[in-house]
Amino acid sequence: MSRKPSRQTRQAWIDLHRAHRLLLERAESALKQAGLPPLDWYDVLLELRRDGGSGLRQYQLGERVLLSKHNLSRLIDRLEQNDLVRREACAEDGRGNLIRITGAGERTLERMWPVYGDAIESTFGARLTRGEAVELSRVLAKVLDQDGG
Amino acid sequence: MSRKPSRQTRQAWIDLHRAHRLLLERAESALKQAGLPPLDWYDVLLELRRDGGSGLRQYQLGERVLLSKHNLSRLIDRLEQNDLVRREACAEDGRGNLIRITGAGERTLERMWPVYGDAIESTFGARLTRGEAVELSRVLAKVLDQDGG
DNA sequence: CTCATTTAGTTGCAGATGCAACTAAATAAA
DNA sequence: TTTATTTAGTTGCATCTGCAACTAAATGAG
Repeated sequence: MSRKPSRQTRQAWIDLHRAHRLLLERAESALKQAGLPPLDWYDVLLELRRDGGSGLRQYQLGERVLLSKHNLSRLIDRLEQNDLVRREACAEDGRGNLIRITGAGERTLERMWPVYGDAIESTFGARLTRGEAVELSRVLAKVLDQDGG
Repeated sequence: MSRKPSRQTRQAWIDLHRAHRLLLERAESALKQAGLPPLDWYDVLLELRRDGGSGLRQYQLGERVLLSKHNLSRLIDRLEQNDLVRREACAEDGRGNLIRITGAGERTLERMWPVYGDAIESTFGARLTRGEAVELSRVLAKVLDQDGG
């Protein structure tokens, strides 16, 4: 199947990837400038907190954060080294870990959000109308609905 | 300035980055499966061919491809090692070099496009209407219009 | 129960990235 | 002309990513 992409499709494709790169660069550099950890850390910590204190299995975390398991494994190493996260043995499954966020982890999250949120708003949110943001999500959802969705 | 991002903004932000990641993964894996080089190579080769045979300075290439100069320098190393590109001394500027695509480079480009184009169309283009693609570009342009242009 | 298969997670290695320091040529200032 | 500053590009180092190979526990078949 699958004919050749139209000119409009190609343009949108390029714009999508350029926007991603630009926005990410800005957000990362804002965090770095504030002496804060990179975005991946934020994503993981956020998912952990969102889950309450009950802890998440590593593979669950991986699904939510879209990180492959080897990378996640090492990211958690780094987080653990910085005391933002704790690995605990899992009762039901002897192979697995339960990852739990620490107090320091929650505080890090809280120090990161203002900087991250500002970056999102100034580079992205403030440039779109409410309706455009919604429309963007709607259109992207059509793309995201392919098994990774 | 810069208030906190709205819920809609946050959602669109997440969707944008997820879409980027999903699409890129698909395209890269399609290329890899076909035994072809990664996307970065395509981008560079494409810009070089687009320019005709006249050759591009490294910094010009960097601007178009959105790659930092050190990374570009090493990417060109790899391309040169595979004979897809040639570095030539630059007449007007003794520090610089002129990057020129080789015949093998052009052939690589031609072998990559069917695979890449198919990936774009099947994971992206086919899921949007023509109008949605245009709307996507229009909205993203508002984001891209910040000095990174 | 025993053995094969699947699943969770880790590790080694190669390739890629960001950062800072570097070389060398070009430009501007004295 | 001499010296200082900027610009083009490269390199070393630390970090990060992907892939494949690995360990170990869980599940399923005989």
